Amino acid sequence: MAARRINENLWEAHKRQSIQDAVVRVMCREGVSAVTMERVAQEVGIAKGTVYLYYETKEQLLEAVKESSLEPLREKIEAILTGAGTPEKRLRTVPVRYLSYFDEHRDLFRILLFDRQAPARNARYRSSRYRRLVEATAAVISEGVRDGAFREVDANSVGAMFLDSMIALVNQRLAADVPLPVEDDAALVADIFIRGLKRTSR
Amino acid sequence: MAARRINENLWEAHKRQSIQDAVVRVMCREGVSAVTMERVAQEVGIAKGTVYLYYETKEQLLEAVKESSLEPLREKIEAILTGAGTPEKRLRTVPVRYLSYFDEHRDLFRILLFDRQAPARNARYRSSRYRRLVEATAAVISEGVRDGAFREVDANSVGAMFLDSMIALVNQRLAADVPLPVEDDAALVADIFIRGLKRTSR
Amino acid sequence: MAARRINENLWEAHKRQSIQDAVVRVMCREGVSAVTMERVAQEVGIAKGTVYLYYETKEQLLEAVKESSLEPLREKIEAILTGAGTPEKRLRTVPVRYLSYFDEHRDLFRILLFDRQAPARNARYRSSRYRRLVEATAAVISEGVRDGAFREVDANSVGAMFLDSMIALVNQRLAADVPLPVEDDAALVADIFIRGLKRTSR
Amino acid sequence: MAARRINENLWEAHKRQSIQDAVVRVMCREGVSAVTMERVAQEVGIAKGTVYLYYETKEQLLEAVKESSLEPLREKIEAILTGAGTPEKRLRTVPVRYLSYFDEHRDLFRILLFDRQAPARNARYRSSRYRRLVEATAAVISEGVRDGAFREVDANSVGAMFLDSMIALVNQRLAADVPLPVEDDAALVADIFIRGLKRTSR
DNA sequence: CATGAATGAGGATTCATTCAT
DNA sequence: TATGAATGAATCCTCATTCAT
Repeated sequence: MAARRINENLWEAHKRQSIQDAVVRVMCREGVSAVTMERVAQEVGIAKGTVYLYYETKEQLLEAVKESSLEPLREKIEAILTGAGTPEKRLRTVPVRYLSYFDEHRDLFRILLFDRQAPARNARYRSSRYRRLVEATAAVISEGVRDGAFREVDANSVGAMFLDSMIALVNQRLAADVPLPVEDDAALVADIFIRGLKRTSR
Repeated sequence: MAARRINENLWEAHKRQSIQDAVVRVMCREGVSAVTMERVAQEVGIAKGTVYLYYETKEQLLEAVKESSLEPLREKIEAILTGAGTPEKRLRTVPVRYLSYFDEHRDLFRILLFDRQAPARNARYRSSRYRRLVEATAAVISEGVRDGAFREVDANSVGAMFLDSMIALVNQRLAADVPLPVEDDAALVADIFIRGLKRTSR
Repeated sequence: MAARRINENLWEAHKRQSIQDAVVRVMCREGVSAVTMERVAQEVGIAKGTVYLYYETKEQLLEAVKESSLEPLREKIEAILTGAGTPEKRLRTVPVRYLSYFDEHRDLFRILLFDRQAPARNARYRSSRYRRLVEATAAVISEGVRDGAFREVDANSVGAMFLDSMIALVNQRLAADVPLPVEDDAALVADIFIRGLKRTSR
Repeated sequence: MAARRINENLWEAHKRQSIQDAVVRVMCREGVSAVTMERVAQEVGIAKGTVYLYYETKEQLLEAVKESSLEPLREKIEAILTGAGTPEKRLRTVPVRYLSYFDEHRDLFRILLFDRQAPARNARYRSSRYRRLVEATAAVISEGVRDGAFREVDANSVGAMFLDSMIALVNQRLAADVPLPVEDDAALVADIFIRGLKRTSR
């Protein structure tokens, strides 16, 4: 009967969730490279083979974990963006929710973004190279602030945003078959940030 | 004689370069997970053991590849940032150089940023999730443009920059022991982008 | 049910035994250096990885082999030593059991004691050096026998025992942080053997 | 001319000695498994290939080291054994020289006999198994001493000698094509030690 | 549904030995 | 003689995946 089918689905969903939770726990506690199918099964308290009843391959499992770690955030942000209010209002709301979400899942994301062993997703953010670049950018911004050209801001944060905005454009360009002229994209980043930094004209 | 020593160093540098080039070629052609010491050696046309004469471990080799792929860019950008000109001028120059560099090394970075298997640095740029978010953000921006609140911009690009700027802040926050209040950072992103987008006041 | 558990343990013990047996067979037939995990697995007729289900490392496997080759002997000897009878009686029983055990496991011990490649435990027993020393000692003993100072014995055997007793003391001394004066230990060996060889005084 | 030839031989002998010394130094300082041809060459301050001008294989080099570590002792002992004096006198002199030699080369022999990593030549002497057996034997001897059956001796040392004497016989037996009856050899050990231990009859 | 023993492809690393210079 | 770069066979160990029970 239908109830049976529904219960089964619930049960199955519950199992899948348990497995995903185990992945996250192991990742946080022991690092990404400790996430083997064996270890995950052990953490759930089931047999290795059983995991394969719910996920065909390790890759799919990992994909599902990533998916469900970020899906709620995506939904929330999308809801805000497509919701009511002026565009400005909405763009102001998004970052609050966005940053809060990461703060709330600090443990997991520390691993996902800063993983200790595997050539980390974002070893970049740690590397002195990246850091020095942020600092150099921050120095320029601070200089602008002292000059009176820019308003008071946390120069380091803006420096980081500036660099990552360029990464975003790089990715857009790589994804595009025929990217715009470099100058156009370059002008875009520069304009946004410089206008964003300019002292409010009186 | 001194010349001898210099030649040897050149020769050795050349060998190291050959190996690094092989890594890049294999990466681009066959993906990150195809990069085994065996495969690299084969690609250079030397024996597996020989690679170990130039790099003690695989990790060190990979590190060297990353290093020499990004170091020139880093140096250039740092030079611009610490060079002459007003802060605004310098901030305008950076993106040009930055984006050009990635355009020039398109092949390698397509892999480094989009790689499919290694918990890809930026599988996210491909995922429909990310893309939908960019589009939703772009929609808001377009709306603002139609409203007359924002100036004309490539909404997609700005949307991507907006999202990546938040990632930048997330990383800053994760690296910090005690991050600022979420509201402060959130306000920062919002302010930069909204000011950056506002129509030039008359 | 309990029976199940017991059977499983028996089964597992049996597998472990098969692997150990394979090690011994390979050792005897092909020498110590032929004992690789691959070769052992092949000998049992299982996959390389399977061996690792029963022994975590090669070292542990080898340790287990040594252990179970010598443990029964050790137990037996210890039982005799701590058993009933006058000390003299017990000391007379030990060698019988001891030598019989080695005779019964001749194949394995030939390898363990005489192996050629691994810095053989006792390559020395083969070497002409050792042999010449035994013979020289034996000659002295024979001389004593002819003199009438010593009783009739197998001079070669006693010579070997004499030399190995000194090795025993060397090892005791090396293990000790502050060994006794050399003279004391030297006198001990000499006394035991000379009294042991002396004609029964009337 | 002849002088030339002699000098060359001296030179060659000197080189060979340097290499052997290097082996011993590395062994003592870094353990047996650190003794690679590369490391040895480095220690002498020559190139890896050069070592092969003096020793065809690593095995031969190691053999030579063992040889020359023990040869002087062998010569000395053989000289004593084949020298003047009553057999008793000579048998009393041997152990003094024997034990002194090992004391003088303590460093090297600690490694050779107790090596830290390779399933040590004589891990046996360390193992609790061997130790417990020595202790059990010692206990029996002590008991005999308390009984008044045996004279005062260092029971531990005699216990170790007793066990190693049996090893000596085991080796004799393994080397022999047709060993004597076990009982005969067993009786031999027992007799020597029991007579050796007996209180001097009054 | 669940199990977990078995598999075996793969991969990193070592090191004795060779040989062109 | 001396060098030391190059070799590549050899070895240990991991782990995703399968499948008989």
